Amino acid sequence: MNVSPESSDLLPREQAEALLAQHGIAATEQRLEIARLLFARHQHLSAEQILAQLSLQASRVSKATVYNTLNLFAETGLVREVIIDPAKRFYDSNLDPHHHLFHTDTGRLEDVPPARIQIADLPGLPAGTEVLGVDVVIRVATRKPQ
Amino acid sequence: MNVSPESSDLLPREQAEALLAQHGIAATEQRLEIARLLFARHQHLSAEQILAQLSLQASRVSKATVYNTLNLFAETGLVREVIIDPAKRFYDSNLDPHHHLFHTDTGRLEDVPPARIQIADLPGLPAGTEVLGVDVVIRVATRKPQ
DNA sequence: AATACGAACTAGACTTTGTCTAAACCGCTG
DNA sequence: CAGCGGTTTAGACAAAGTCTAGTTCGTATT
Repeated sequence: MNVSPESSDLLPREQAEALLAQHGIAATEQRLEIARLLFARHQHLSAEQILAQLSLQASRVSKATVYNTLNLFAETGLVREVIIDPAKRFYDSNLDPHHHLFHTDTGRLEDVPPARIQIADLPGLPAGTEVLGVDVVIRVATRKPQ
Repeated sequence: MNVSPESSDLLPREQAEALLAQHGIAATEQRLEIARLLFARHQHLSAEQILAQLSLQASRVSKATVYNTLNLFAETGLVREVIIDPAKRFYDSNLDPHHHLFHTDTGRLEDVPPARIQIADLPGLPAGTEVLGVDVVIRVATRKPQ
């Protein structure tokens, strides 16, 4: 009944290569595998989740490489690092501007279209600083049954 | 030249007691010390910083109690937990609505008056969920010296 | 072909933050 | 003064992420 959910829906290899190239990242087998997994669709994955997914596939990529690669991707802007869950970092493959809705009780993270939220104008920033990003997080909980 | 910066400027004990009472928290020696320190002014402290400050003073409060107390304060809304630095949680003694400016290179965290930022209207939330909070974080870095 | 070199990968030790557990303590009430 | 709930404590533990030293890999050079 169940088709293995991963084997079928990885991002095609050539597209992953293109993504890395666009961001000036040298393509390696491990980086491509991580990119193919992460960019298969819009999603938020933690390092541990990626590590787990990879070992479900044949691919074994070391823990250190997963962390190194995610840091590299984040630095070059290929993925967006999302700091929401105090226990772990998420990596967001959706590069379009958007915000986040976080379910504190399930740990689930959803995208929110940016249209609904207006950042009027940012305060005059301290001179010599540049904005890396503006993150809006809406934290919700399931209302207590009564 | 330097007066010990902590001993002098703790929140008066009676005010700390009032704060706890307002939030339905039983007053204990340890909780009062943490509250007096945290609410001495508007600031953002991590658990480790609080632990360090306390041991500078005579007071020794155990690590477990500091964590327990901060979690208790956060649950009852006495302090605001700020998730910004992926490595540690900050506790914000400023209860007025406001946002945050985070200097990624120094780890420094600043308040931003809320007036400048408009949250237009939140998207229709999933039924049965309640909003715990909306956090806006502006991440900045010192511009590279060229 | 053989060598050299830099970049990337790996296993595993390590660090840090935060949680958990079991015992001790403290103030009350019966 | 015994019992009881709530609080504190030390220290063990767990989980995420970093670091180090050694290996591997691809490419360029001779």
